Formats: sequence, structure tokens, C-alpha cells
Amino acid sequence: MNLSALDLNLLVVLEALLEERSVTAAGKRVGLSQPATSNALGRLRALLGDRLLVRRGRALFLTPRGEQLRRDVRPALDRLRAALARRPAFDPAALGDELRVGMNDYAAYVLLPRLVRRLRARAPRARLAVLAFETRDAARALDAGEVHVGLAVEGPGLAGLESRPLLRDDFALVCQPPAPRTLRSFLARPHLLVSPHGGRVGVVDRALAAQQLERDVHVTLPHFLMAPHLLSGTDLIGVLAGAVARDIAPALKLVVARPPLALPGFTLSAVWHPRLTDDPAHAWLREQLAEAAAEQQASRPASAPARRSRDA
DNA sequence: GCACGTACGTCATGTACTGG
DNA sequence: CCAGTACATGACGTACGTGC
Repeated sequence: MNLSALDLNLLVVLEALLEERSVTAAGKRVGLSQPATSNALGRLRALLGDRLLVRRGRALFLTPRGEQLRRDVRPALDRLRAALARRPAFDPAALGDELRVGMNDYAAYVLLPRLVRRLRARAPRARLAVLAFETRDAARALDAGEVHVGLAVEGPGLAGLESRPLLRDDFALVCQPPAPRTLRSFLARPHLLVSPHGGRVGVVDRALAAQQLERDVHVTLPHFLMAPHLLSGTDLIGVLAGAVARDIAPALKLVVARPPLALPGFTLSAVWHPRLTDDPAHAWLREQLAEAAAEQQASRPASAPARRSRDA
């Protein structure tokens, strides 16, 4: 039969009717008045094409179909009740799923080592899959379930998704010494821009445009971690995410300085599909990300450049 | 956002039956 | 025969989905 024609509540009434063999008693049991129960019985009779309960004198008797349903409906409803009631306590140690986390190389650099350590220690059976992820494609990847949680900087493309801020970072100027100290000398140099899609407009270009200025971008690339290596041994200047600049540049004999113009910092957030918000495993994974990010923020060197330049 | 139809509830009452 | 009990039915109200 077509289940869409059936109101599940009707089955609950049916169960009570078949066990109580009384419309009044069945109604009391399921919280309906006698007429409502009688009406439900009428609908069941029409739906199943059988009278189910037949009155003789004062008592109601089950028809053969009623007897058969009495045997079958109760166990079926009990299974349904158990399925709906089941909400086992979440135990990360027992988590054997694959956790798919999307991120770019910057997010991987600042968060992944700590995240992996936490997962190995707390959920040793879980498998982690790190996937390429970008804000522009976030909604599609999350809708499709390709990625369970993504790391992204706030921006268009995240509408309708849930998010939780993880960490803040700033921008630092990186180049071969000496670093330009004025905006004029900054603009005189050729620039490198990290741009996921090859566009030539980034945070620096927007800040310059506000002052009717522009810079000369000679190289764009999509990888944050590769950028310092390209600056090494060239006259190029890069304005890079602070965490990457401060960690990698010194080993390459590059200088890290405050950019000579005011730049807003940025927030890296965890983003996910709202259908996963209440999932215990997903909530736990988000918590691990948040705690890994908190550790990262706490470990930031005190000598980090200020978020705003001296010119601001 | 509103009008309309449908489903389903309650209340009041009808009907069938039993037992004193 | 009549009071009591139990199910069925009609009138009406409300919630909700649907189409404009």
C-alpha cells in the first residue's frame, strides 16, 4: 500500500485499538477523545478495507485481519520507537568515520599539525581526509557532502552556512632586505600576490584603491606557502599572511616588516552545512578545530607586527 | 500575504445493546 | 421498560498546505 496515504498517528491508534479492544479505552491510552478515536477507526477501516473490530453486544471482536495486524503492528512500532529514541553518547575513541575537512595551504599550515595531533590522541580510529577547499566553491562542496567542515575566510559564497570563527591573523610585508619603509618605496617595487583564482586584486590593492593608488603585481600564484620561496633571491615584495611570513621568511633570509599602509586583518572560520550542526561527531570535530586554533593563537610570537601600520 | 480547501480535533447527540 | 454504557455521526472550530 501507499504509505504516503497513511498518517503514522493512525498506526498508534490502531495498535491501541487492537490491544484494548475498546474505542474508549484506546482513546484514553493515546490521548484522544472517544469520537476522535472512533473517527480514526473509521479512517483505518476505509484505508485497510476491513472492519478490523466488529461489535457484538457490548464487546468488540477482532476480525482475522485485525488479529494479523495486532501481531505485526506492535513489533513494527516498537522498532520505530527504538530507532527514534536511539541517541548514544558520543565517544571519540570509538569514532571510525572518515572526517573530511576542506582547507587551503595556509589553513593547513596554521592548524593541521595541531588538529592531527589531537585526532591521533583522542580519536585514533578516525580517518582524516584533507581536501582542497576555497570560499568560492564552499556551498557546493558542503551541500554535496564532499567536505564535512571547511576552513574559510569570511566572504561571499558562505551565505546560509553555519560558521564559527577560529583564529585571527594579520598581514606582513616580506622581501629581501632592506624592506621599504615608506608607501612610496613600497609602490616602487614589483609585487607578488597570492590569489586563488589568478585575479590581480587583493587586500592590498583594495586598500590602495581607496587612496587612488595602485601597485605593480608581477607574479600571482595560488599557494600561500610557496610565496616566501618565490620572494627569496628576487626584488619582489609580498604582503603575506602573518603566521606564514613570520615562520618561513627568516630561514630564507627575508625580512618581515609592517606594511606601510593600513590593512584589515582577517578571520579564519570553520564553515559547515546546517544539517550537521547537531551531529555529535561533527560538533566534536568543530571543537577540536577551535581548540587547535586557540593553541595556535596562544603560541603566536610576541614580536608579531602590529595589525595596523605606523602610517595608519 | 491572503483566500480557500482539507484534515482532524472536540462537543453534543444519536444509536445499539445489556442488565436490572 | 428504562437507565447505563459504548460506538457512530453531525456540527463546528482550528491548523496547515496550496495556489494566486
